[in-house]
Amino acid sequence: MAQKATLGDDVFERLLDLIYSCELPPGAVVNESVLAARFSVSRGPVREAVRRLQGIQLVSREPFMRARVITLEPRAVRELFEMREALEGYASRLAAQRMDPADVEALAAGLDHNRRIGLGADDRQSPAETFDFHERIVRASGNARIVDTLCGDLYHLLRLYRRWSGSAGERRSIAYTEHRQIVLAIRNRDGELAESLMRSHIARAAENVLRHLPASAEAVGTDADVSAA
Amino acid sequence: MAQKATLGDDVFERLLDLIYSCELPPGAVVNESVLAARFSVSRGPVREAVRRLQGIQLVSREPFMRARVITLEPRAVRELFEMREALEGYASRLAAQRMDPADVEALAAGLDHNRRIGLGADDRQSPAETFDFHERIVRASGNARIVDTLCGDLYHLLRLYRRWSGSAGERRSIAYTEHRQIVLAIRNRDGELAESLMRSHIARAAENVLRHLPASAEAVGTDADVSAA
DNA sequence: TGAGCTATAAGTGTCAACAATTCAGGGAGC
DNA sequence: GCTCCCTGAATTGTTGACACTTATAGCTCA
Repeated sequence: MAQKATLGDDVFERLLDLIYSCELPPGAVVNESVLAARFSVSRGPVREAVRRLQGIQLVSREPFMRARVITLEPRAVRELFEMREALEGYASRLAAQRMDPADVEALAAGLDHNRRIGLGADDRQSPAETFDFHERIVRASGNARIVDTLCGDLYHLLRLYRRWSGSAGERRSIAYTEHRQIVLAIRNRDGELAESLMRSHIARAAENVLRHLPASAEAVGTDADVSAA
Repeated sequence: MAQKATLGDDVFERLLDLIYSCELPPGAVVNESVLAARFSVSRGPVREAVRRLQGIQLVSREPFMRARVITLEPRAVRELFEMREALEGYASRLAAQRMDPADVEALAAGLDHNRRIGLGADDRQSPAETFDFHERIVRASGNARIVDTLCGDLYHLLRLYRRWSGSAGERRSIAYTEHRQIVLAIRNRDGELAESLMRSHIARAAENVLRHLPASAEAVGTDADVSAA
């Protein structure tokens, strides 16, 4: 099915999954040869995939040293969410200026729909809708560069942090209210307000993730090694 | 001298130079084999360098197609500067909150120094000081992720656009005034104002670059080819 | 016993050949 | 005369082997 892309892209996805599933826990050594053997592939594609992960800053890198999956340091979390505040806030402002009226209504409708569906169900419902909401607004900014940065690189990291910190399904009803306010601001074409609301929204989400960080961030994955596979 | 890094890094720098100097003009085909021969190196390092350039979106990329240096489309310029507005604006706000008082004074002093030096000289003086000013503020934000994005990837592109559009040395005295206002806002710890001023400053710079774009952006480099070397 | 040095092993960087895919040109068919 | 397909050449993707760098473990020496 997804056999259309190149091997490097494939390995990239699989590596991402390995990291998501904590099979490659934070701090784990990323060994090109071992991974190549595991995926039944040469070191070339693996190397390429690892370099891409290094580009996202999902694994650390210095020339001849071995690469490691990043750890869950509060500082890195803070920096990631600050960057999201800057970029997504600005994207919201742009969206308020540029978003198609029909798309605004579709966004609002989708939001209500998700609320009705998710209300009675368990509270840990898929964070997919959250990503969907944010992604829609980001895409509405009409800036491909910002879209690529947020929806490509940064969201990988974001999902990772939420998963690692176990703070996924929380704050759902609060988030709904905040999302709704943002939509209203966009509908009113109030870019200033939309940006401000989005920033607050993300800042609160950051606090939530930070509160759920494992006590000793380092201990999670230090000395873990992929060769256990 | 700079023979410490890996070959891939080296080729990356040299490729960047080639693009800066328009030896690889916008739209030019980036041929791995040709470049490898030119640099007396295997295709591996070249491949790696090209992938990095693709990560910066400095050359386009689709799986099996040949890569090309990006062209000078107004849309891409607009998107780049919007992203800078978002990121550098936010960085200015953070800098106002976090910058060391001594560093603020040093920044102000450096600004005045550059002005005194550059005033009598030619107006096309090095844009290095501009980059230096912006880079200092960005670094003062204390957010390594934002610093890497702005000072690493985006500034390559920015330099490129300024060079291609020939809008380098303009706006110097105006820029000085704007820079000075930003420093004052930071000194007063007024993050809100610093962000606003930085955004306006960048927006004006964007207009300046856009105004200097060659009439038909496409015509500059279409069908140009590196194999002429 | 512990600090520092040395050899060995592990891992990354680089290379040249091979396979898979796309692009360009010409010829057949309508 | 135009379109479509087919074939050959150019280019990218992939592979396994080799070279160089770093880290680990053992050894010597205080």
